[in-house]
Amino acid sequence: MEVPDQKARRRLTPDDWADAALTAIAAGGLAAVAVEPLATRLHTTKGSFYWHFANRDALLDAALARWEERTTTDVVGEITAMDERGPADRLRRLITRVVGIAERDPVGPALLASAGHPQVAAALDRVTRTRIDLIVALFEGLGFTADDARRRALLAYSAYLGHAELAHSTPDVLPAAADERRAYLDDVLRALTAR
Amino acid sequence: MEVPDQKARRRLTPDDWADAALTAIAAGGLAAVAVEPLATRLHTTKGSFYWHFANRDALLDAALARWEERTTTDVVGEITAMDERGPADRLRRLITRVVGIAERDPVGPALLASAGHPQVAAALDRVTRTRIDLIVALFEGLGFTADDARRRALLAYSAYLGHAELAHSTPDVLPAAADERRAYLDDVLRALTAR
DNA sequence: GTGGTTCCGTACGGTACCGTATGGAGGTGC
DNA sequence: GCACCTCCATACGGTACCGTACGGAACCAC
Repeated sequence: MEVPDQKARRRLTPDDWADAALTAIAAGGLAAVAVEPLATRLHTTKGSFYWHFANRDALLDAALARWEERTTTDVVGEITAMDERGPADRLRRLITRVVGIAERDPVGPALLASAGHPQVAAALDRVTRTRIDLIVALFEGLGFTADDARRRALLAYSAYLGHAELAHSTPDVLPAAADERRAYLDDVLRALTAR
Repeated sequence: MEVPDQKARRRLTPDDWADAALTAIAAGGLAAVAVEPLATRLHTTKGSFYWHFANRDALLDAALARWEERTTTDVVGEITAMDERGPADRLRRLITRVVGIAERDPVGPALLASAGHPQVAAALDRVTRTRIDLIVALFEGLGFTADDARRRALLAYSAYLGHAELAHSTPDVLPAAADERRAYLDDVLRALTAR
């Protein structure tokens, strides 16, 4: 009869598992990356998982690499590719971009809480340095000295991390209306770039 | 012979368990609050725990209340009690105070990552609002309008949260030397209070 | 089709934890 | 010194997860 089967039970790829792991992290933290629950969620069994991965740690590596790519590598590439715009435009663009990502994706906060885990620590170390380096370069482009640029970059990145935390833990303290959000962004830029 | 017993195996109080739970959260997140490991760490058994608490959730409540008291209630009380100093002094004092606490205590970041948990969410909601209200009042005291004060307070609190995350996940991107830290604090205050 | 490869289902043993039951040690009142 | 109450130790059943073993289905080449 050849029923196509509604749920399109195609075979799974390692990326399917990695994405499922990321959504699990978003929902329940690192501890939620558990093989059997993930299998249930993917409508399959452990048999599939242990075909694609050696163990749970291997899945974590894959998930972290995917997260790193999406939230850092891609964004840094996009911003540095804006070679026709000045640093002020780039900074503004960077902020709106990453805030948008952060407000949708609670993986970052979850990982920060698991900074003790060796695999997570390594990933965090990489993304933190990459991101801060980009912001430092932008502030230097705005005319700040190297020392001042680093300080403001640290402040900006701290504010970003904190904003991400607030967005997913207490979102209603943040401005919701579009014009309020814009006024907030303007004020943040004003404060961050003040001499 | 009445040996006093080196390890001072006195009887335990609920607070002993709550403190152990907090150090467990600091070390391994919410999932690390597990009765049997805590019992081992306290050199006792589950029998003790289930005498003092109905279950694991009750322990969590006690631990969260203790954390809330130490990191919010106490600090807010201290700052509001500085009635002889102006808002600028208070803000500076607040920042140095809470940054010092945050850099020593990774419980906050761990809880933020578990914002999905109902008990944690309630505690986070309370401390977030209490803290932001205090900062808003300080900025209003500095002459900011209500709207501007709220924006700067949000920025300041975001930066604080982010700083706490960085301090325990990637501490070596933060200034370490005392004069560097002071220069950073000065610059942060300059940016936050810029018109 | 047939044989081989890829992928998945299922059954199993092992570990870590939750919560309960119950006995017993140690302090306390009298 | 005896009954009593507070607190802890131990044993137990139940659940959720990890990782392995192995058989079988699904797909591919020819």
